[in-house]
Amino acid sequence: MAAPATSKGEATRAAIFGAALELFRTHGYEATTMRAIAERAGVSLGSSYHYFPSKEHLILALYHHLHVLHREACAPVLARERSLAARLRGVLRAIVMTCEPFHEVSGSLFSTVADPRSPLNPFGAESAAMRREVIGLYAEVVRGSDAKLPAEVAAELPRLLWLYQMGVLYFWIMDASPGRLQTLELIDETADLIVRLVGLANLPLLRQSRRRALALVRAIAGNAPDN
Amino acid sequence: MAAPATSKGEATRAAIFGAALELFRTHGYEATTMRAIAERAGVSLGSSYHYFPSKEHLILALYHHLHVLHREACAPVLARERSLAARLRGVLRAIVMTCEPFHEVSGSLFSTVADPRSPLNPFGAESAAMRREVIGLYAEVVRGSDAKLPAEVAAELPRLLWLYQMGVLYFWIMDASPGRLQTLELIDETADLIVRLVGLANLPLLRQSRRRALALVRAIAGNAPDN
DNA sequence: CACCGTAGTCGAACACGTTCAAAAAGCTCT
DNA sequence: AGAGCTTTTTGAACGTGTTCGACTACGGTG
Repeated sequence: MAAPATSKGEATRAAIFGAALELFRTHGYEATTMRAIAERAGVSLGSSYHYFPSKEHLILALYHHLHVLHREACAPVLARERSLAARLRGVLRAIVMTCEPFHEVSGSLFSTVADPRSPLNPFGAESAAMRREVIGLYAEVVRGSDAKLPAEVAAELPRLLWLYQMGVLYFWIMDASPGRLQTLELIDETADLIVRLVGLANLPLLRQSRRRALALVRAIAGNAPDN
Repeated sequence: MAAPATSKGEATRAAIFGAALELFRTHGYEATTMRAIAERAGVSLGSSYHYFPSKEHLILALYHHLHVLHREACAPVLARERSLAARLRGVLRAIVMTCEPFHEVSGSLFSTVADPRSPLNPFGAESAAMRREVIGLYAEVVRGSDAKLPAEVAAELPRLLWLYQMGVLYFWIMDASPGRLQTLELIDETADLIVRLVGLANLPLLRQSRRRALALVRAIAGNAPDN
């Protein structure tokens, strides 16, 4: 895609990305034209396409940018909290707050990323590295908690939490409530609910469901583009 | 939106939709241009926009089309089966099979529709009528079953099943397995799991979770664009 | 120093979705 | 039949994302 070879190219790329970031935030994604980005970055229209093959690839850059911010925002929570519910809630709140400045843009981001044919698709082969990293974050959420989980649950839970996070993020994207309060409420309630259900999955009555659910997750994950 | 007042207008509208249907199926959504649709329908480019305000609105028409087919495919299942699990499984299998001819296109369709800014967004105001109808289908799934459900569960379950259906459909879109077998397995397993969980939600241990979950669903649904 | 290849830059052009004002056709009265 | 209205149809624009071939700048090599 875009791999600047010189320091000058690096600077140009950064200028374009910075201009896009600013314009996306202030005017939204669709209202921002590639011409406006190029003009603000002080380069020609064609140059932008030398570094970013498409307007969507600017979103990918934003995606990576946000992931770094998110990890930083999560660190203190994971260092402080020990209960699974608190860790989960903290991580989800962190991601929602990290993304908040780009809430308006996020719709376009999502619809771009959700396309199965897009290389940016979270389930696709090309984003395997990214996916592993995010799932790894939830593995850390589980591992660092004081929750006593059966091994087979602990093994699959991170992947399921990653799925859960995507659901929450889609809700957040659609959330028009002031201060995104609805999303925060959703996070609090569902994080609690999940932890409670996971805890109860040890009951004899739920054992069989748990076994079958885990088998399903394993079967599907096994067919995924990678582990 | 598009409301032909004369029979001639009706015919023109049908011609445009038919052309779009055929081209979408054979060439995909993005590769199909409005000019190609107009040409195949034997009308001018401008005329297409008289009946469909945008290219996306052709997708909306496709949705209506598929929904009618889906309801027809569901009817025998709903007339025959009485158990909740069998009804749910049958309805989901029907929708997957109804949509099968458009599987290759469905990716771009989905990513278009998933955008919160799109008027076609399933959660948006413009698709409220459609949404109510689909939820109504799941209300029928619940109502016609022999499952004994508490009133408050029966009230919210259709909406949750509608959400569940969208999840299944997204899985189906991503499903590259031969004959879409993975999706069928997912349907069988999850439908069973859901029915089992709903049944167990009466246990004293799960009562409180059930109450809180239902309260959350009600709170969120209450803030939706319509009922 | 002269040469050359590569990274970077440019702007004109293309195809697309969409808009619009005006023409054409159809309908309903008198 | 004609007048006045609505519905339908048209084709030429416009702005957008994207492509492309040509140009420039620079760093290493003989």
